[in-house]
Amino acid sequence: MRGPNVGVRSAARVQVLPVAPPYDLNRTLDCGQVFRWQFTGPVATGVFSGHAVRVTQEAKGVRVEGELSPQEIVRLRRYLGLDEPLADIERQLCRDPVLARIIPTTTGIALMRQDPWECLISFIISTWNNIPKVEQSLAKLAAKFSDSPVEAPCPSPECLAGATLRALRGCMLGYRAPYIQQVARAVASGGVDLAEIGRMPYEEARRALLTLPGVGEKVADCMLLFAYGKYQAFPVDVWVKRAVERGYFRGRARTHRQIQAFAAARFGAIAGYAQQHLYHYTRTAGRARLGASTRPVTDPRRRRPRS
DNA sequence: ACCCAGGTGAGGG
DNA sequence: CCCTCACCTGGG
Repeated sequence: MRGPNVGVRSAARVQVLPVAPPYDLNRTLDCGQVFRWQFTGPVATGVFSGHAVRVTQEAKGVRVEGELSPQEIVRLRRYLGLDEPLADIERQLCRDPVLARIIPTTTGIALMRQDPWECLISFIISTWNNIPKVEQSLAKLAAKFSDSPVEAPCPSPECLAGATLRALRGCMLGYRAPYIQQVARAVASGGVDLAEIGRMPYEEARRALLTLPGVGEKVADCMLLFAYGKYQAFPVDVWVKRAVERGYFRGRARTHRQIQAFAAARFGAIAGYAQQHLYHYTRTAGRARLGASTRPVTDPRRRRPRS
């Protein structure tokens, strides 16, 4: 195994991956689908395929710094959604009058193709939680249980399967600790095969995910959308629920079921993209407009370590 | 001190 | 189905 002292910084390979408009790296990494990329100005830092990586969007494309093989670059393209047909998708979505009004401020969001395991852990932790704390929990998990020289975004199932509840609770997981331990054991033992679930048709995959502890409809839909590329999935969290109620039902309350049924009928095979735009809009530009917020947006990525 | 935060699971109508 | 509640925990 390669040591950590290869000099990722000085010997970093740099290349620019061409990308078609309207792709927006910043929005893609910051719209809530992934938790482990840190922004310093326009530069996003993260880990991909066991390598420290920096990505920046430039005029010519996405600049990538990191020790990535050609094959890993291919996978990175897919991970970042660089080849998503966004112009076409957004054109379709803009037939909807509400999205037509929203998309000018959210254009360029691409659905990523995340590692199912990392995605699962991230969204189990996200339940009834806030984003800064989710990020802290994941960082602590990685620091505490990481089994490779370069800190992975998320420790392996085997690693977490061996963790004690007490140690897991030390990562600010609270009542989610048993869920994490149980899914880790299920996946590590082979009883649950996340890759196999990804190959199932949408409904079947959804049912399989819903059997996992700590996984309800919202988390299952996030897996389907962010890890498995099943774009008919429409995760309904409080923000999206509110956005749909305000945008399409004159602010009248709808049940979770009604929201899902509406999204399926209205957006069909690209409901997941509609969800991303609605979500991102309500959390940013739409805040003042929707008037539902009681506190200003704080940017969790600009946290400074306290002394 | 008290409230909130990107849900889930269990229990009842 | 729909509704209600408890639930770990750090930060406003």
